[in-house]
Amino acid sequence: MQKRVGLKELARRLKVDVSTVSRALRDDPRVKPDTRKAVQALAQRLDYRPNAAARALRVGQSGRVAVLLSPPQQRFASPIFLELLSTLDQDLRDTGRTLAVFAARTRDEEAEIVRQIIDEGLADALVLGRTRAGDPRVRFLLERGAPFVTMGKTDWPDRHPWVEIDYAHAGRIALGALAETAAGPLHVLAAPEGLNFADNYVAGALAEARALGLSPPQVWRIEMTEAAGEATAAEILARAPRPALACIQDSLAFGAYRAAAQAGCVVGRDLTVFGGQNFPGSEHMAPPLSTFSTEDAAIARLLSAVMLRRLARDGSEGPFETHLVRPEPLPRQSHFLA
Amino acid sequence: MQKRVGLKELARRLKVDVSTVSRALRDDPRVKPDTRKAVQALAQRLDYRPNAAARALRVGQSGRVAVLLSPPQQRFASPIFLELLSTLDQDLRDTGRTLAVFAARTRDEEAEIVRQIIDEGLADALVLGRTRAGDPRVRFLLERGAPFVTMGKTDWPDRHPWVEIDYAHAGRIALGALAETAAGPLHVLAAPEGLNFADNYVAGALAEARALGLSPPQVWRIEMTEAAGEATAAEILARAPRPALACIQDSLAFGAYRAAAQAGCVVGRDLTVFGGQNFPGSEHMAPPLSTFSTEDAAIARLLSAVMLRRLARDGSEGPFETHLVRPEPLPRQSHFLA
DNA sequence: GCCAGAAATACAAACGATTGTATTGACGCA
DNA sequence: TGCGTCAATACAATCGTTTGTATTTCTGGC
Repeated sequence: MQKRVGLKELARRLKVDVSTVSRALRDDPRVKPDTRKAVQALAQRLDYRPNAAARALRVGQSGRVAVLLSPPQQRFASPIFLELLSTLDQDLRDTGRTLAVFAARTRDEEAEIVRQIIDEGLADALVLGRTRAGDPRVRFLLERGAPFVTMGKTDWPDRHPWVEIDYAHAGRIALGALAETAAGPLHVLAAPEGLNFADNYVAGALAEARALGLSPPQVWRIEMTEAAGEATAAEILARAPRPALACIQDSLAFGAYRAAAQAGCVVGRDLTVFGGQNFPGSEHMAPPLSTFSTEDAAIARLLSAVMLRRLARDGSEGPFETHLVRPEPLPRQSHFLA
Repeated sequence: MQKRVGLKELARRLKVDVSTVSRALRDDPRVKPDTRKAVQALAQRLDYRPNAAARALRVGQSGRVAVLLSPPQQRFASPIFLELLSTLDQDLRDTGRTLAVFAARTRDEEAEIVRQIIDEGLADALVLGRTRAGDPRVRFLLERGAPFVTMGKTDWPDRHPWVEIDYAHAGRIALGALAETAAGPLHVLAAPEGLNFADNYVAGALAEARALGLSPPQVWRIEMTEAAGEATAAEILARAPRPALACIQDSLAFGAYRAAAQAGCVVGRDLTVFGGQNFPGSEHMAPPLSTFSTEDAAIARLLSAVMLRRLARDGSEGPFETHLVRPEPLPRQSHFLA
């Protein structure tokens, strides 16, 4: 385990000052081309690697971008996260940055973690998911002036870049599709109140019901887990025959399928289901789950690009980049009574 | 955006030296209890946060643990990763550490990234997945003496902690189960050669075939993506009727289901399939996919715990912690001809 | 009241890079 | 020859902690 070679070592060997070495490596025009070549050659030969901590301390930037994983993070957490992490890290590495990941246990803990990230210098910028009304994380970041990108609009939509998936649209479509053949009560299964995307979904569904002249569907605000979906669906099935379930995410729909199986019911006959986010496997289910395509890879690339552009912005003014992405309905067979 | 408060600021206000402040905050017995109280109180009041970069530079440790995401990372990447990231970050934060994530584009790039992580001080320790024969990442880390934990055994099984899932066992079980009712040729769909877990799976399947007195199944070494699984299954279906497919991971089985649908075939009648890793949704498929339960949450907790214990080890000798986890078969309906 | 020894604190040097400024030397020109 | 200029490099401070050592301030025993 030989000692790591640093600028000092290079300087010593070349009989120049560390400052010259440092500048040579960063292609500063002030160093003579010959010297620059020599320095770079030696650095290459000795496999010199700059110390990240030292650099971070000096320049006051960690060179890291953090992604905050919102609870619940389980095997059912949106597949998009992994895609996002992977795309983001690859893009970041191209600009000499690295990726940090933080996973809050509860929603309340998230704000505290964000504060810690910024104040301890654990990262320079953040990607936030699942925005909420009056999001304390966003409020804090704006206050501190730290760069960040959100998945989902916030209460300050023109003060930071964001990428929003149009859940209101999904809610409208799903409810409309279910209503067409529904023979029983309509239900909306969405994430807890206050989460923007869920509020939008519910609003879209309610609006569509109103537009169709239907009595408003019952809305269930539950955790986005298969277990919660199962419990809720079980309760719904016990109440009235032939319910129709608009589920904000496939995880909930998976739960509904399981509840149906437990109750001896068949999706497409005894109940109808519309999902969301097109989880792996949903197309092979019995019956194939109607859902929405969210193009995980494309959204990951978009978010990553938005973050990079945000980071590249020198203090310039101008408006921030925003994107509203419309999920594509993927009607399969679970949403209508056969 | 007021200036961050540092040790200096605390020291100035309390009229003591920064060294005293530093020691007080770390509960060093050398500082008088009164002073300690005062310092901690003020730190609390001013919401002092230590600068991570400065600390890292001084102590020569980044305080970060890296997870290396192996390609391909897509929406089908094992659900375990997200679970692992989440569990690991939560555990790490309890010990004042943070999590970094690196995603290689190709398998070859992984070794280079590992080198960068260690030599630039981007992390102190690593979690590696998908070990290979003669794994260059492991070789490098051993050389540098950096702590790491692998998912999967390596060629140096007693020089670092590891957690291995017994894929040989899965291969045996899957092949045996398929063989019972198979009416056509047996196939094994596994990840590329050299990947330890895949080699083990294939070995297990071949051994089982031999034990049953069967002619050896055809082995396909392909990327672990739904697309690759689909292409391979399509080719198999075109060759001979009623094949039986042992798929190392559900992603491949998903592909097989899709290929079957394309070819107008029905799983359980025209072909049989056994998967692995119990991806979300697999239980609701038509027919429900026979697979193996990998208990993602439990494995994530185990890996995380092993990493923490590895980090807690002062230079002490003694053997490293190793775990062989046996995946539980989850026979459902896709593996036998009805 | 003095002194040894301990307790508490202060001083100062790191860690490894970046960066503002000073210094050196070479050259051209009057 | 002398001087201003510019290129090239060296010097030195700095980022915010941690930590080894020196110094000061107590304390108790005589």
